[in-house]
Amino acid sequence: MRESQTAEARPYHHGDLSRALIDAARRLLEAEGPSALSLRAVAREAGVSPAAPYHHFKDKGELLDAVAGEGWMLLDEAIVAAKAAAPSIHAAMTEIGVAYVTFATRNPALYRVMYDTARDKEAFPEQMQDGDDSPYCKVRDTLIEAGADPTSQADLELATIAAWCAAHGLAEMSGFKQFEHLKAEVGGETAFYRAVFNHMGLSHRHHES
Amino acid sequence: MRESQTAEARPYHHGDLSRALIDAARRLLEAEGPSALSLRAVAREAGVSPAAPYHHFKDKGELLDAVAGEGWMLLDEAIVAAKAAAPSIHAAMTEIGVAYVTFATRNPALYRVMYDTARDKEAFPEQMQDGDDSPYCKVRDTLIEAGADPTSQADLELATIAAWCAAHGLAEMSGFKQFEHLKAEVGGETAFYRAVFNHMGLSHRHHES
DNA sequence: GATGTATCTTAGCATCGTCAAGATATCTTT
DNA sequence: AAAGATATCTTGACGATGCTAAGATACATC
Repeated sequence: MRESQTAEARPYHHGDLSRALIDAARRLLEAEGPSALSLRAVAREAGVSPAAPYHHFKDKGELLDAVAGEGWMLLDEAIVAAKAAAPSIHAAMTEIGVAYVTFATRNPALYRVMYDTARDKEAFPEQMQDGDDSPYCKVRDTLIEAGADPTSQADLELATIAAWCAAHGLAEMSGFKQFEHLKAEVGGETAFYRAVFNHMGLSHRHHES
Repeated sequence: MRESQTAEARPYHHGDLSRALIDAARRLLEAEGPSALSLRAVAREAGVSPAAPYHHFKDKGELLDAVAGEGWMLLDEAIVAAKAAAPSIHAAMTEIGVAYVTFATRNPALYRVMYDTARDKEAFPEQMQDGDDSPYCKVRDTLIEAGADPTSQADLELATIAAWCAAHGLAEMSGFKQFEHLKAEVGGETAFYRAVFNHMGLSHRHHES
């Protein structure tokens, strides 16, 4: 019962099938889109029988959870990189937001899987909120550094949530055809993101008590 | 096979099956959730054979489009009502946003279908943007009435999009378990929405030139 | 009434998620 | 090292799904 602790480089038959399945899923996702992501197709892509995945994942949902988990990790890296590259602490929030939306735009299928699982559970994945270096905390801390009042706990959380909602909302709509002319008008994709964020007060915050 | 119909529109065989199918779909959606919404289940619910829907809808997607379409109409009504009930023009935007999120929260399955079809097409449904009384234009006009500069066309569109992204983002995350304690803290569901919107500058807008 | 067309049913296909049973390789115990 | 236990993978099957083709049935028009 207690065997799955040291999953180092230890091939059983296939040699870490879970890893291979997740990779196969992401390959399929990128190549064929979310609708092509069936358990059988993933098994096919990984070169195993349709029932093989069930020895590593309880069901299809659990495989998707794993794929989504890797997606959240990638998003986290993008956020960290964006914050590090920001020219000033005041620009950090906007840069993070742009990085978020850019990630979603460049990995639309993956982002969809990520949020679909979140919607199914009606909750953020634990890794988004748990721990002090979770993406949620990173955004919250950035808000503090940018001047948010750290004494008002509730206010701070609300601001963090607001930023997240803004980024997610734009992430899901940024690909809409109707916005194409606007993107050209404001000078490209990321300029468009910045402009929208600017209208949401994500960049600079002005509170009325 | 006798149909007890309150014959209003001329019945062919069933008497407006498309209508009955859409109703059956919405009934299923509310009762069993989006995952239970199979074409066969809808046909079953409507009391017809699994192939019958294909004489009224090209495929499953087209049925969902119709269901989504009714959803957007309902959302539109909610927006109109919210604006009419707003105590002041300055409060209108917030009220619209609250109504939007409330609708999504109260009809989670329907809202999901609505946005899933939008994501598939990578575009808003036409009825959202077409026409001067489309929801999009209503929001834009409300922004103008609330003091937005109507001469800067691009800016106005960006602000409208920003508002939409904010509402959608919150709509999809408002049900997340992690927010429950915050909702209680700020005094309930709608108070939570308002608080988040306040942090997004949806309510009052402050531009730096 | 005959003909044509729209509507619905039956039957079938390929695919899907999942499970049960068997086969095979690896690990553990002696 | 032999043997038993366990983990891994395959085969085969079940019910359900989206969809199509062929036939049946009701309606509309002439």
